[in-house]
Amino acid sequence: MKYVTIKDIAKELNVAVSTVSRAFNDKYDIKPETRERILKKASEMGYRPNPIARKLVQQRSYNIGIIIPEFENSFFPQVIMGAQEILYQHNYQVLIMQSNESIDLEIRNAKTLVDNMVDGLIISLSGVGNNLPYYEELTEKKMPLVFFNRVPENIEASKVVFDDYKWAFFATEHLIHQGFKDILFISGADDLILSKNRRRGYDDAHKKHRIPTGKKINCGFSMKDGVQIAENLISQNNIPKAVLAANDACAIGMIRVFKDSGFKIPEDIAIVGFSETKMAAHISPTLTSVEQPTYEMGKAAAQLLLEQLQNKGIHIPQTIVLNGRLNVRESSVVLS
Amino acid sequence: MKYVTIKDIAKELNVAVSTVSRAFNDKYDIKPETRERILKKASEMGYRPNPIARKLVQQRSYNIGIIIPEFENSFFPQVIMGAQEILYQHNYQVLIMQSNESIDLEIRNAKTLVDNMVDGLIISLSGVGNNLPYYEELTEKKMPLVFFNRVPENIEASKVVFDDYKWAFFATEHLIHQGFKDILFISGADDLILSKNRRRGYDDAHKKHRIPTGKKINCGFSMKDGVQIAENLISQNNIPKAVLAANDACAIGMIRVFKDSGFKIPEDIAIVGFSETKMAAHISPTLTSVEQPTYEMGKAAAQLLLEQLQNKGIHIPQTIVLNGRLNVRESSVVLS
DNA sequence: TTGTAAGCGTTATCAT
DNA sequence: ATGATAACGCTTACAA
Repeated sequence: MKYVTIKDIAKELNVAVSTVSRAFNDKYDIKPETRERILKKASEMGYRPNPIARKLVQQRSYNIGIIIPEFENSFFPQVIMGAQEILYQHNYQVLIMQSNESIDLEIRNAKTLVDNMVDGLIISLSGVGNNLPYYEELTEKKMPLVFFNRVPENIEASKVVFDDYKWAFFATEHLIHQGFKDILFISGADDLILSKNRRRGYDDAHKKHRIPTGKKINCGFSMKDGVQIAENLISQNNIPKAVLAANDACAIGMIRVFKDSGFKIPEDIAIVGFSETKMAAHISPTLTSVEQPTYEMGKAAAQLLLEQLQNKGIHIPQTIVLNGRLNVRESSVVLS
Repeated sequence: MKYVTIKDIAKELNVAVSTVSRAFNDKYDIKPETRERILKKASEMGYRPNPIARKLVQQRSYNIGIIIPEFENSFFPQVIMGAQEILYQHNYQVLIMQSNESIDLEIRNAKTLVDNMVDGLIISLSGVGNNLPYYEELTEKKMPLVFFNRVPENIEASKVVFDDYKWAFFATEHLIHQGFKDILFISGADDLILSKNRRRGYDDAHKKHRIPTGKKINCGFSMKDGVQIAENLISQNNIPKAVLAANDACAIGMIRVFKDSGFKIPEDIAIVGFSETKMAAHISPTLTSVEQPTYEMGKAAAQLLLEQLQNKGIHIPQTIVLNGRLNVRESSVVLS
């Protein structure tokens, strides 16, 4: 690929490169007339400013990096779309990287983006481990940073989260109201705040209704995880009356296994999902699920990042907690 | 952010910057001893090579850009994962951009990536329009380029596609075998080869069985599209006996509307989806769908790109056609 | 208003 | 085996 440069234009027009540069950056003095002449010639020659060169000299990129753990569920793509909408409006380009639920790959991704001088980073953790010290380092170096959904506990940074406590509480209470007692709790890795909050919600709902809590399992957020848990439960012949699943994918995986093994849902086992996917309303039985405002989450994260980008230096970390909704459907309601 | 540079190390160690550079690029002569010394110091100082500077001088980035039309369906994320797997092995970083089904945004994305000196591009079209001349230009400039899934018709470039003709044919024939006559055909925009091929398959299956073809509709690939089409059909009181939908999302959207309006599936209307999603087996009724090898598609695209990257200059465009499978489920089979 | 020139962090070509 | 130095394409003082 041959690129047309600022020099080519300068030569062609017998002006200095700095003049050409000025033509493209209105902040400098330049005679409107020459400016027009340059812009015209430039577009004739098919010139495009080289962002690489600009990054090098300006030490910034107008790029924002977004790192997500997985692509399997529609959750993260939706968040990305929300963030993109805001960032595009402010002339930032968005670079997306996915960590495949690996902490190591996540660090690699983050470093790649930092090396490429992104102006800021929006991150959802693949897990908690030796990635955190690196993020500490970034915040110390004043790299604008926003975590969302799967956020770290002890890092002073802006965060956008869902009110997991509240909705795990409500979802659990809903199951209790339906008369279910032995409720299995499933969530992601135990070191994610998200999991801790849900667990508290689950516990507190039991406490409120003076019911002993059921079994608790930590797993991933994929359908595979749901399948495996259900298979284990069946092979151990240890079937709970209801399940609060880590997310819809997990719930759907479980439903399939249970149905295949002849269990009736919700009669034999009731199931509630989390982070509602579009499929919740379409599977059989339709799935009760906690709906999260994914798009809004992306927008909020982008907003928080923009704030940091604007007031360089002074920045008070904020945490935005988003609200949700419990969509009650067939999988958790026994008609009597 | 303050970055440690090669200069800092050079100063610290009283060597030339070129020596430090050499230490990081084994291809040059350097005494193993000094090399060790430099590497050690560098890691102590937390040095990381600046890829921006390297891009500028080498005019390449070791980055590959992937552009996809949408994030809503799991199809593209899966393709990306396949491509990433291959590209990571060859030390390429993958930059993902999504065009939100907009041709303009797609061009913008492509230009951004080109400006950032990606070494190659993997693209699925959001549509056919004034993006094509730009891609022509890129191929003329020898930019390594691979199209997949939604590919342009008249551009000399490597492509990875699904055998849409064959599987649309089989899917249609399957419906015919089940005794359905009035089969509605739905696919994406008519200028996509993909749509043309499916349409030919659909037509030829009818021809083979000497049955007149049904109505044909072009739309998008989202659930919304399915919903709208179904609503239109109902309001026009023009209900086909069977549907070959654009994809699973579309099919699922239709199913919901039809079910809500009291139609029985497949008794009143049979439905077949395309590009199977994980949900096909979980919705009610379970959805018959043409399964495409998404992951393989990503891998194949990455392979084709790597070939171009390796034999710079000479490059014969290839088209890889991938095979699929028809997963027959409840939505298209009337038990008699 | 415009030109000159230094510099961003590398690599790569010359010397030495 | 190492050092000096000119690029890469741009921005931005500073000078004119």
